[in-house]
Amino acid sequence: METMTTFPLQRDEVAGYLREHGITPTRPRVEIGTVLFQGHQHLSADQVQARLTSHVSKASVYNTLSLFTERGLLRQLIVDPTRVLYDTNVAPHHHYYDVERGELLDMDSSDALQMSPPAPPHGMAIESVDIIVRVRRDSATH
Amino acid sequence: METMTTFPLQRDEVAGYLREHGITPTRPRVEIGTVLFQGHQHLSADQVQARLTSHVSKASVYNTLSLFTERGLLRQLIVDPTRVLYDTNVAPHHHYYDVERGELLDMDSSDALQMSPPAPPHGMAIESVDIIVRVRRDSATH
DNA sequence: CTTAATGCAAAGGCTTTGCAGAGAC
DNA sequence: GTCTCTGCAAAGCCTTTGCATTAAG
Repeated sequence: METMTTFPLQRDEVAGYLREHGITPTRPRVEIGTVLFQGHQHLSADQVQARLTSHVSKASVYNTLSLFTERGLLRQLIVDPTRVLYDTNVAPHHHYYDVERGELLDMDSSDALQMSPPAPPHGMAIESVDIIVRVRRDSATH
Repeated sequence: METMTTFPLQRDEVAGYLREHGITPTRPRVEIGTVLFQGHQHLSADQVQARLTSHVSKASVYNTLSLFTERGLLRQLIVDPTRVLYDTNVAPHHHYYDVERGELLDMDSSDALQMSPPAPPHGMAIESVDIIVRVRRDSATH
């Protein structure tokens, strides 16, 4: 049951959006939601904290990002060994990862691999399919 | 230029294998190679260290795994936010990841997605394509 | 008022670093 | 003998935890 939400969300729309997902809209959560739901982005906890306009503790940033993920407002991306990135686009899609800059780009579904979902192993159910195409600047720029 | 190597490698074959890849076969490296090249496996630094028959410091385990990766003997798998796994199978293939047990399974190429390699973004070259199908025990076992 | 959330600092887990001592050739 | 590698412990990151304080309804 996905709510059709149109980004960007204005600050005063965030509280309602959180409530729709069973999340009490406290000050820190609205603050973080306002940063996140400006559009589709890939942010680490640190990056989120850096963009806040009022202070929220690191612990609350982490708690909030976990909560949003649990409630389906975010998707975790495990792509960089040094930190977790959060994707505000929870619709199925895949990524390019610039290994030099550590940046993610969404892949157009037209570019996406033609996939017949693979058979999961016996007794297992597929939870998600993550495709990451690691890229780097062309050798010309070496 | 890939060397066709048949696993498992016996302990006395490891030194030569390392030399072929420009790696000085020191005692810790042969030790680690002997653990790794018994077959296709997915191991963390800790797991490697635990299987050694003689002591190698943690720092050397990490250094060695990085070196082997750099020289193409291993492939790093970024799949679990809490640790890096190393795959002794460097041929192109993909994975199932059991999110509950934290274990990886190789995907048969027959199960693999039909993929027309996606177009990389302008000025970028594809380095690798990583596909991870996250799975969990069937809901029956809830 | 009662329950839930926040903040701070401390603790944790994995990985890297610095540097003296040991090993490879 | 020279250059490289190893080991140990300390330092670094990112993330989680514990617990007293504050906010939500």
